[in-house]
Amino acid sequence: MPTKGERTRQMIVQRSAELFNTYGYSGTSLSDIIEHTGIQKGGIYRYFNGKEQIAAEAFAYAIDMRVRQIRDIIYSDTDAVERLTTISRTLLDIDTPPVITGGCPIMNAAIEADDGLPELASVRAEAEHGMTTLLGGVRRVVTQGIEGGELSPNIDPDGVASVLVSTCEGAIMLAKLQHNNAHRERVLSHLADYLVGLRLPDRS
Amino acid sequence: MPTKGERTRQMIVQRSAELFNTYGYSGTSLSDIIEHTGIQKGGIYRYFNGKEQIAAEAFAYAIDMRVRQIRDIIYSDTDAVERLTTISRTLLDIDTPPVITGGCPIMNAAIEADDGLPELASVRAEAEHGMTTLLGGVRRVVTQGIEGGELSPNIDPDGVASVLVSTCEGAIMLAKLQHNNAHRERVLSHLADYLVGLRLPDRS
Amino acid sequence: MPTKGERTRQMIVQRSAELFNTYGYSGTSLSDIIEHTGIQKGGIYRYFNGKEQIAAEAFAYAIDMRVRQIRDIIYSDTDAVERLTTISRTLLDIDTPPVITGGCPIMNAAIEADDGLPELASVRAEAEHGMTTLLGGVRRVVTQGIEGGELSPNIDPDGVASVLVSTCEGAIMLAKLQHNNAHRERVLSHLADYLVGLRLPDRS
Amino acid sequence: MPTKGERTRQMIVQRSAELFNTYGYSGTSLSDIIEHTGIQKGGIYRYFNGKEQIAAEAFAYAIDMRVRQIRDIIYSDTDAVERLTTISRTLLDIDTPPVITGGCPIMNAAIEADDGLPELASVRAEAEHGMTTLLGGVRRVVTQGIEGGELSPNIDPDGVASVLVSTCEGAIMLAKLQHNNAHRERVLSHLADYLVGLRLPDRS
DNA sequence: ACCTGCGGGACCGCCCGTTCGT
DNA sequence: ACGAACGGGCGGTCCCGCAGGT
Repeated sequence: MPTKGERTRQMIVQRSAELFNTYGYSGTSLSDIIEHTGIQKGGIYRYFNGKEQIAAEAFAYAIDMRVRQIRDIIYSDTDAVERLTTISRTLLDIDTPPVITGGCPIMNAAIEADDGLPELASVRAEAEHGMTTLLGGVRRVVTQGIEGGELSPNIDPDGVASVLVSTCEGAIMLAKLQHNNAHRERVLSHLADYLVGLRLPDRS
Repeated sequence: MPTKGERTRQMIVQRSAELFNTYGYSGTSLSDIIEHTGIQKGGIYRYFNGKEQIAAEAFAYAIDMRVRQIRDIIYSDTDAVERLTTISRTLLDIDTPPVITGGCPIMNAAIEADDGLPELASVRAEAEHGMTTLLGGVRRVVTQGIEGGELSPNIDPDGVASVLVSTCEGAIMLAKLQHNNAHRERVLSHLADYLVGLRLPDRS
Repeated sequence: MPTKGERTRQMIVQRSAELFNTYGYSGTSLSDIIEHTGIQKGGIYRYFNGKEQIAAEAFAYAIDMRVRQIRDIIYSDTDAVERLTTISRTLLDIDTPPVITGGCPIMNAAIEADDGLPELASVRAEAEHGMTTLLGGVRRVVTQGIEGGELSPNIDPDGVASVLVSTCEGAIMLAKLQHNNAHRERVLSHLADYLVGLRLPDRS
Repeated sequence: MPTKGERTRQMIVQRSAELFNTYGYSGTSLSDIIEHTGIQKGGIYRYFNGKEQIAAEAFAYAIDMRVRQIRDIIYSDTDAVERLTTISRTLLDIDTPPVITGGCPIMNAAIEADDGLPELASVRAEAEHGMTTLLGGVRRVVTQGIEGGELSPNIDPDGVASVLVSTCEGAIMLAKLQHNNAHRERVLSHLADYLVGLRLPDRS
């Protein structure tokens, strides 16, 4: 069992992950963290050297959750189209509650770290890695599908990855902005059609 | 001809629009604005009541540029598929240089204003209106296409709008984050195929 | 006439010089400076980038005052022994009110900067230069005295400088610590005897 | 033999004495003490009520070492001039390594406590007492010398004490600041001459 | 029973957004 | 259009007490 301090530390990471994922780095103040964790500044400082480190770990934590989620699907035991569809559903948070409030943590972290703030350099690396994992995962599933004779060999795996990820991430934001989940559904329906269309015509 | 003060004011709006669109509201300080405009604090406060108002006008200005761009296409004199494709190309900033650095101003403004910061309420309204215009424009083109017999009547205009906008906005971010414009091209190619597929099979 | 801001800035330097000279760098807080200047934090920040810069200028100012005082004596038009005696009287602040409260600014600055605090590096340089000027000034007067036939050629100018400065600086502290100016008088009397003893015996 | 806790406590005092003597009270943090002693916060608080008490005992310890050193000389069995010279040599740390790094603890404690910080009241008392002992010791040796017929009866013991102590303390600082021990030697040479000059001319 | 480890609270220096006189 | 000054809030760090694990 983890020590009490370890639990407190973890709690701080989780709670601030939501804050950072929702309001961004400069939009989240230490006071906000104090309020949402119930831990005072001195207590927080015990575990972290500063806001920067909290943000780094919080973003890393959120990204990691997302990456695990996707990875589980990629290595699951179904055909390629189903796996790609499930990835889309998951990215869109359609079946299950979101892993974290505030939208896709990979995209958010990347946006946040893209402003050139030097204190978010490690976050940027983390986000880049997460995004690479995401894109690479899609690509890998497509490649396996082609090799397994399920998908048409003319398909460009990079293209599928770009389309799938772009569309889902775009829809997440659109849905969030307009407070309208219909965007998710419509986009998922489109993607499902698109993915099915990648199948080799059955010769049987 | 605008007075000198009018021109100064306009210059402040334009310059800060780039800053806000790139670094966000809380990521942009008055000092940054001073630096990028060459106008001192007192001068800025001559024209604006505060950072909030500058941001409001700057975002409005950027959104307006984007909206005009799209509107011009919507009312242009070509068939629906071509207009939709051109909208996609434009959203993706593929042919022309971006209207403003830092990505799509409508999406950025919306993201920025979505955090619940009360001082960005007007920005939020502006962004929502811009996004509605964008989605509505796509929908209108689709509807016209259906009515004109160009597009299949089974098409859901809302669906096309969601897909087109989501995909483009998602790709913009992906491209920006990975510093890789290939995402734009791949997504455009996908959208072009998709849009062509909306056509009624030609009976002739 | 200096601008209003220039005067304010100078006032801040002078007032904080007293504080720093009395309480030291870490013993002086911005609140103290605010209190003693009547200028608020924002107003101070207008002129200085932080406590460090205030301290640098304040110490430099205080050192400079001391150095000027001594330099005036060195270049005055009297014999060597009188000049050396006057330097002693001045260092000891016997005739005139001290140029600044809190003791000799050169010694204080040097002590302060000697702890290895990196933010006081420039202060250290300034203090070193001031001390060098002081010692060098004494040496120069002695050398002139020897060359002019007033002082015995056997005298080591470096020795006189070390003795005069050490004794005065030590006495200042002793007097301050024990709140007893008798130390100054006794030491001055000793130094006066010592300096007279440096004269070449008159052959006439 | 002291108990283990007693030894730990003593070790803390000694180690922090060096820190306080070098960096001063506000320049020494509990973290520094923890680092230099290897004892954790809880361990330190077992023996001391806080930084204030540590400082008090540390300064007292350092002062006491100095005072003992001087007292041993005062009560030694030689003539007055030799004892006074030895006091000077000792104050200047010329023959032996310093009792503690960072300069004369009596002077340092006095300087430190002179800023009016209320938490250093006891340190101030200790320093004042140490300085009084030092001055009184010199005075006593002089008085004994006069009474014993070694020194001229015209001599003012207070004057000698002021001169000797001021000069030595001043030289310590000068040497430390300029990283130049020549000041010590020159000043010692001067003092030796001065002290010899206090002798009654030998009638024999 | 100890004392480490957890957490509290205060304050510091910094910087920002703002107002006002000129 | 500028320069001067304000005041609040941020992030950071310190010194310290108290409760809970060994």
